[in-house]
Amino acid sequence: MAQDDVFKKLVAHCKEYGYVFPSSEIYDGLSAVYDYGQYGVELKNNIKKYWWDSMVLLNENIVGIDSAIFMHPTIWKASGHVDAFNDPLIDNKDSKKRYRADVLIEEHMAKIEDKILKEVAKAHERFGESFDEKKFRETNPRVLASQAKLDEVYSRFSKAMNDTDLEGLRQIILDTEIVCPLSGTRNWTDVRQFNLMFSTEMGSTSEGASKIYLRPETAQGIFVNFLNVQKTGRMKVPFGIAQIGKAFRNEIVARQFIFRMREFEQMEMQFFVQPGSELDWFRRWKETRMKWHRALGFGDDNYRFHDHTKLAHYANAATDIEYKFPFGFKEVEGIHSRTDYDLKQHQSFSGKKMQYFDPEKGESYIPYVIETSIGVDRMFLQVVSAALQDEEIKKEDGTTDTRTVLRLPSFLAPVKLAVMPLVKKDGLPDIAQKIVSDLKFDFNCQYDDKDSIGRRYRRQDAIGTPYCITIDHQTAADNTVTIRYRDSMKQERVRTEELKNIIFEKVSIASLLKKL
RNA sequence: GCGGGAGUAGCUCAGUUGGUAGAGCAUUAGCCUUCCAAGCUAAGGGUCGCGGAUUCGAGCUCCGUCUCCCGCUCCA
Repeated sequence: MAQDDVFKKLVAHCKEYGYVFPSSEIYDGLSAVYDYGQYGVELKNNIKKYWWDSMVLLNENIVGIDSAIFMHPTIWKASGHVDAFNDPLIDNKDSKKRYRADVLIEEHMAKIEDKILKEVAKAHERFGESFDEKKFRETNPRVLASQAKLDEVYSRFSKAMNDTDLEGLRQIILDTEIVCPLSGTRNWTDVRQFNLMFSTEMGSTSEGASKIYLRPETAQGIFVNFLNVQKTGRMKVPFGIAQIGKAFRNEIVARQFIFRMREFEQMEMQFFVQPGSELDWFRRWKETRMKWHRALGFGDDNYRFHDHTKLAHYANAATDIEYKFPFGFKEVEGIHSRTDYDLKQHQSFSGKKMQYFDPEKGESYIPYVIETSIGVDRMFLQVVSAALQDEEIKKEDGTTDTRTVLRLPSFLAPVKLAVMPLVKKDGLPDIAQKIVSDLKFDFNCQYDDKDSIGRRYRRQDAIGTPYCITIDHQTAADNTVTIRYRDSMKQERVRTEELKNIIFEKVSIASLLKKL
């Protein structure tokens, strides 16, 4: 099957079986927003629990928090999001290429600057030792003209940027005759501002409401609580703070189903370490996180690291864990060595000391940070695309049949077991109902007596239920039932009273966590 | 945002040169009882993405619009 078809089938399966629905579907949907359905929410919660427990339960030096989505607006100035997420963009209509308007103008100014410098260098060569650069710059007509032009563009540019005057920026591009490097034309669209942060207003508008942002990442909620957690939790470096929560980005292009959404959920852990030890911790977290992914058993070769060669301004090392999606290897998790950038920024913007007194070293410092950041929705998509399979089955009469089966790890499966009477008579439904009412406090159970037993098994396969309990006539006689396994389709007969322990052993998160 | 493709029942689709909407599967109820989907009977479900135009009449023609999919950029 072509990759596109595999992906389409995955999206259709998610919708058809109650995993993921387009948001606001009866109103034609909302672009790049999705809702999780009755099974999707269970799977998502289980993924979150797997992550949370592997962080907070297994590591005594990692604790969790849940910070608010609304935060003080200055936080986003300190983090750099206000500047970085506010790019004025312009398109060239001929090449269809998009540029940052400010970058185009800055590049143009650099060119003029370059021209002046060349002129100066040429003169320098000609006059030799006696060359007076200041005088030359003040008298040479070509340099003067270029300098005047540069000064004018610069003053217009900084004014336009300060006033966020988009039309002004466009006018500069037109007046200075900047052309598209690709098409060489000056056929530009309007300059548009793409603010990647959603904003809203807090307080009643009549009394002067202040503009606040929906957080574009959860990390800052951790950084601004660094002191609170360190002090009240008596945390000693190295230690980590974990958080799961929603984040919002007004993406220009949001696509590929739930891979890139405007509202998404992150699982982030910021690990605070001694300066100088960060690259060592970076390597350790790389390994730890990879192990976490591979423990799900979807095939080690389907994961790889993608080390960044171009680093963000705050990072001194960064890598992605990529998974082989139907549409290629794509990032699921990012691991970044963020230095002390964030805490330092908050220290300077808030005026509060973001330092840690290290009793072992006997000195104070701003800790360095290793961040592990994973998108819940991406992880969800990764799990479903790994688990969803069309399986060829040879039937007894020699023909083949396809079985659609969602091979979710038992712990992640939304429904743990389905209990079904073989036939709808002879009191078998009553026995089955009794078993459900005994087990429903411990596991997500389903009862089903509609249609033939084979069809019921297939229904459970499609939603990923790992175990089916079947009640047959022998049950009434000797109080045993069969467990049918989703992956092998094999059956095993067990005593009814042992069911709870047997299932518990199989679906417990401990069996997953013990692999780490 | 720009270019290309698509939108008819929960799903997969059919619907002739414009004449008032169909199939299979699924769902629900009943019958039958059979350990790996597709036995029988019946029922429910669609203002054909939305809005407008042309026409006596539009699922079909035209315009607009929304959404989804594929490319171009960024990221979790």
